[in-house]
Amino acid sequence: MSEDAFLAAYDPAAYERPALAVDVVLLGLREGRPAALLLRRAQHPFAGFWALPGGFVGIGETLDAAAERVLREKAGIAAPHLEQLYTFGTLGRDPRMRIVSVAYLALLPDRAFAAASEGMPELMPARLDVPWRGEAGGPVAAFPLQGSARSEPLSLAFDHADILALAILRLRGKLDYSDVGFALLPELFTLRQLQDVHEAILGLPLNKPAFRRRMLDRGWLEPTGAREAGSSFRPAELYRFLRPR
Amino acid sequence: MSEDAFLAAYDPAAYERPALAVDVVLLGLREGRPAALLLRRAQHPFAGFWALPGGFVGIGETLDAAAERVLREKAGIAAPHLEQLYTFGTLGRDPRMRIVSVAYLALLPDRAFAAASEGMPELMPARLDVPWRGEAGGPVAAFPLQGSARSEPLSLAFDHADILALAILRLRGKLDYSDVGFALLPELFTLRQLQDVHEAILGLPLNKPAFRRRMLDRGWLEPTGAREAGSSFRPAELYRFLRPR
DNA sequence: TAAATAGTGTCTTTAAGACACTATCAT
DNA sequence: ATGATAGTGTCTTAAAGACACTATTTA
Repeated sequence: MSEDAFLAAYDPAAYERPALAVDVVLLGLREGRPAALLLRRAQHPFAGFWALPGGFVGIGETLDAAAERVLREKAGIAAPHLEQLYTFGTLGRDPRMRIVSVAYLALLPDRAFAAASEGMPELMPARLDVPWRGEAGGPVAAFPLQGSARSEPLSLAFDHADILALAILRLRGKLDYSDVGFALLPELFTLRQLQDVHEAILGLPLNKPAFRRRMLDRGWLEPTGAREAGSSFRPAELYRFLRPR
Repeated sequence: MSEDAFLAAYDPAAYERPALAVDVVLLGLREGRPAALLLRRAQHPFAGFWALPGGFVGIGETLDAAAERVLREKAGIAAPHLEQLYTFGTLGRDPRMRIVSVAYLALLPDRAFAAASEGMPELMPARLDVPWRGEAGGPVAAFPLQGSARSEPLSLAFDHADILALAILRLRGKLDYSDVGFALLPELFTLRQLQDVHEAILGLPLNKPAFRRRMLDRGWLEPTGAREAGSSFRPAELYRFLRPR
């Protein structure tokens, strides 16, 4: 670090600094597909476009805390899983000024997704259309969840389509060696529900016996002995996720 | 985004902002192990400690450009592979002021590593000691490369030990589905050199026939017909990395 | 008992690990 | 020829995919 950079660092007025923000992808599953909660922008820029909830990072606030605050203030919930995705810092991403944004991914099980959606009516639940297989990458489109099947895709503000794509990419990448899948399930769940989560995120069907073998052999699942209620056929056993140690 | 946050965003003086920096891990391989180039800090804080090369992000500079500039100014090179790792934003990481730092990973093949090391004598080549297997994670220690075998570990400034650990973690994670391994090799290389790179990063020996099968079946390698020179035994064929499309 | 899904047995397929073997070059 | 590493053939092992089968519950 050179001497004048040093001094500039001590004098906040010496050089202009980029503003620092966080944007949070609120991700859940709806109808067997990934879904996210978006906010409609009222003002310029991108008025009428849809954006991820976000906010500036306070001077006395960690990045994680800023993401948690956004989650609390904009969605009224605390996500069980919140992780940093990537930091976006291209020059034109916000036409007003230089804003560097740290993207976060929050995973919401059905209950939390519904609670945020109902408690904050300005949050629009949107189905994500992922037109690529595996971890190929590429754009992700968002469609209104309620509405006719032939709706127009939602126009996304800023570089938020890229951020959504990165969220899917990250999730797919770590799904089968980490515990992220369980963050999208309630405390008790059946193996079929777990497989549904994996299939929804990966966007492809999985082999049932192989999936059950893998999951059970991992040793992260504790059978509860209880069974699911409300089915009109043979009820499945409920499992609990046992955090690996 | 609330109205007053909006206004504050337009008025840089309204709220204090964190300073934004980049720190770059200059990673290469030495003696079959990961190695990094570090700078000795002259001033407080962490005077005498070893730190990653870094610098503040200019107001008109992207994050990637800032990392490239650090690489150019502090190491005198342009890395063939430069990727963002993670953004560190805890409150106490720099005792002087609030600095949020975007960590980058630069991969240097032998020639670039040596060129930086020789061209910039203040850069200390340090062997990284990774005491965990796979992607378990945990601290990483740095030792002087030249020096007695029983040296003390280098004291690392700030949270730079965490950044080094993350670099290894990321590299291990994407080594066998991405092309990062080739960034540590010259344009022409033998399969043995490629295996050496993988073994050095993973920290474990690999099965030779299986490794060759995997690499050749991937279709990323183009045999050149040429053979390595200078060996006192059977020379191996030289391959070229063909970017997958 | 019919319907529907839970859950399993087992065969096939694929890929990795083990290990020895042949090939080829410099000296 | 010797030494040393390149490069391969093949057997074993591990795990996933395919697919049909049995089990269990509600209605």
